[in-house]
Amino acid sequence: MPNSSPRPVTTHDVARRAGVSQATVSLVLSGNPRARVARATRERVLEVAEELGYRPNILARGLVRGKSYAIGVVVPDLTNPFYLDVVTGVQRVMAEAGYAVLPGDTRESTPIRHLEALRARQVDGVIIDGVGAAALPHDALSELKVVVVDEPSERWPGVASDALAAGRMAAEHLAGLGHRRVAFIGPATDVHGFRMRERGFFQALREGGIGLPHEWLRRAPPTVSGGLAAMKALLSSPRRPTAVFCANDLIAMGALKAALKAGVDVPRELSIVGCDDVEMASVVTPELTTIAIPARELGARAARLLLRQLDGQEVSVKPGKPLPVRLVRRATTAAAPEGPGDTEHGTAGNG
Amino acid sequence: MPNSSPRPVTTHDVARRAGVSQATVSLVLSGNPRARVARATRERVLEVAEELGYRPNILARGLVRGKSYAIGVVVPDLTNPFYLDVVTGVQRVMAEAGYAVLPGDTRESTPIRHLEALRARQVDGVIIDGVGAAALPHDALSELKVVVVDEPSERWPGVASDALAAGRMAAEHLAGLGHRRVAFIGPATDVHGFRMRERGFFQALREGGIGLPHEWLRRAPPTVSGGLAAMKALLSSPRRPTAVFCANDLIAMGALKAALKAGVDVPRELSIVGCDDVEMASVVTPELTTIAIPARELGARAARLLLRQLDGQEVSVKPGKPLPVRLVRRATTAAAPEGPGDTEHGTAGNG
DNA sequence: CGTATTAGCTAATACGCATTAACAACCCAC
DNA sequence: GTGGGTTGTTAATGCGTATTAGCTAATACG
Repeated sequence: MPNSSPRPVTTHDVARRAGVSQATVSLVLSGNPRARVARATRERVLEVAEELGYRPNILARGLVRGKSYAIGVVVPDLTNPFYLDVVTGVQRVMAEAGYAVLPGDTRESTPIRHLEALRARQVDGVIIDGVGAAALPHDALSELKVVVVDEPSERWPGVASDALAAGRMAAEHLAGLGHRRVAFIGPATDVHGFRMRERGFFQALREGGIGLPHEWLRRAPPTVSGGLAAMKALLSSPRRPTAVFCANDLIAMGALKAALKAGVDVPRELSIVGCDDVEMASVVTPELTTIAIPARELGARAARLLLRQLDGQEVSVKPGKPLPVRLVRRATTAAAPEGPGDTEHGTAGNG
Repeated sequence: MPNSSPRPVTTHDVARRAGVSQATVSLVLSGNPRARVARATRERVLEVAEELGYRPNILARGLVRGKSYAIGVVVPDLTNPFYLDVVTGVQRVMAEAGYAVLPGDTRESTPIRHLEALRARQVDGVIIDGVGAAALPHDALSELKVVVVDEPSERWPGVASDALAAGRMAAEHLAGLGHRRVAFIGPATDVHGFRMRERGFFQALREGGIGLPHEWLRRAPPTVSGGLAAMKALLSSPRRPTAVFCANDLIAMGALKAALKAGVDVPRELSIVGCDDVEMASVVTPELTTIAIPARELGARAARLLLRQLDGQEVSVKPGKPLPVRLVRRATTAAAPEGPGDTEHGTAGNG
């Protein structure tokens, strides 16, 4: 039986048992591989450590090294599978490096409060996604290594997906299917990723000569219920669009739900395209056409970037090339219905 | 500007500035409210602490108190919204108590390895759900306070939902709708919650005089794709059931998907009932009839139970009353179709 | 006035580990 | 053999906090 004592085994215990000093034990066990320790001694120590079931106290180690070997991740909503995927990506690479990750969302809190708590825990760094990092007060992140996701910044390094392209792809896909009466549902937010999706969409739309009247630009929280309500409103308007782009898949699924509930035939009467390609996108019926964003990869890269900083390396804040996104054609988009033609109306656009 | 120095503010800094000793600062700031400190001194210390932006180093505190103020949660799959809800419940009450929570799943790992990592981090306790705690080797959890969810145990306190009732409700609901040819899809697992759902289902079925042939008992991983494959197999068999109970909502959504894809009319030709009532259950079309399990509440209670232990209180391992579950009737269940009657076949049952 | 008693504070120590300066032992060459 | 190097080990210190024993000054008491 390895250890039945209630008190955890320390380096002192190992030292005593192995007949060496605590320092030697530390030298052997604390990584530092270039420490000059005789082969025999090293083996003896390792042996005893194993025998006693020694495990280093990460807190103590952190105290002396001035690191906690933990990082925080703050996202708006862990319930959104997209952000969960990002966190998963982070967790994977961080776990390998021996770091713990403390995920948290701001559903019932604020980024500030979260960051406070994380700092109290002495986390070594944070990864921030989707909560408008740019708007955070300057000192909320002082003394902290930071990586931002999908939010270019001059202060911190970051990784991003090609959100602009995502929006463009949606527009081009719909335009290619002959749609000219298209709507948009997205949150009123200053979160960069969302804004770029929107901008790309309108950009490509405009280039295709397609306008978008004000009543077809619906603001809604980026959730299922948000999308549901927005689509309901959209359908009750006198003139209906034949297609809609939703800023994320949750909105899109809500929109789809509302459409089906109203007896609208998707995709024959109405095409819907989402964004993110969460797992559920291919579970709903009909399956959701969407723009796939490499969430896990985003998380993984953000983590690696943070690790580099934690290793003391300088990391450029210059944004790298955004990660490519891709259209996933599924069953919620189809050719525009033969309608009463495309009537002219005030093309509002956006920007 | 509160603090522009790179080095965090310590009790020593506060002490120096306030003209008292570090010990006094600690006495004032470390909670211990019955410490004898003069009112004036206390106020002065608090003032200076505020001014310098002092925040306690939780690691150092943990070191001396022998606690880390962190706990772990291990579940099989954080991607499953049910478990995520449990974790959310945990997180909420733990955050209030000043504890960090390290969530982790066993998708690409094992409970053992996870627990190892958690112990290396000196977590003070763990909450275990859905990973077969009973089967864990005895020493994987030594020196750790433990609470198990949905898994009665003689070793650790726990909280549970009324899984047996969940299964019964499903059976009774289907029986009440006139179904007599019912199937079951669930994982081959020793996770107690799943087994109880299954047992309750078969129990009530038997009491209703309904048998279930072997080919209608399908084993599948508790995921969407698991449910999809199982239902596909079920539909390709010569004799189809008119209803199916799925051990969780993911399976049910997969099953629904497969049915719709095969052109089966749900619920007219086939009724489906799931279990958990995850958010997506009401997003798919048709909306899923399911048994609601109070996931958040489970998590919250587990957390409170763990907190009691961490406070040094003795906590009974005797199981309390299980949390009630309830049937949520939605759109995937309907009266059994008028079929070619109920043919007699070898009623296999289960158990 | 001398002695208990108390309030208010501090010095010292410990927590478990990493790190470094210093030391001991040994080898080589001259 | 003595000086200089190399190698292996250790004593000592510090990380930031909590805690305890103990000190001082003030107050109470006979």
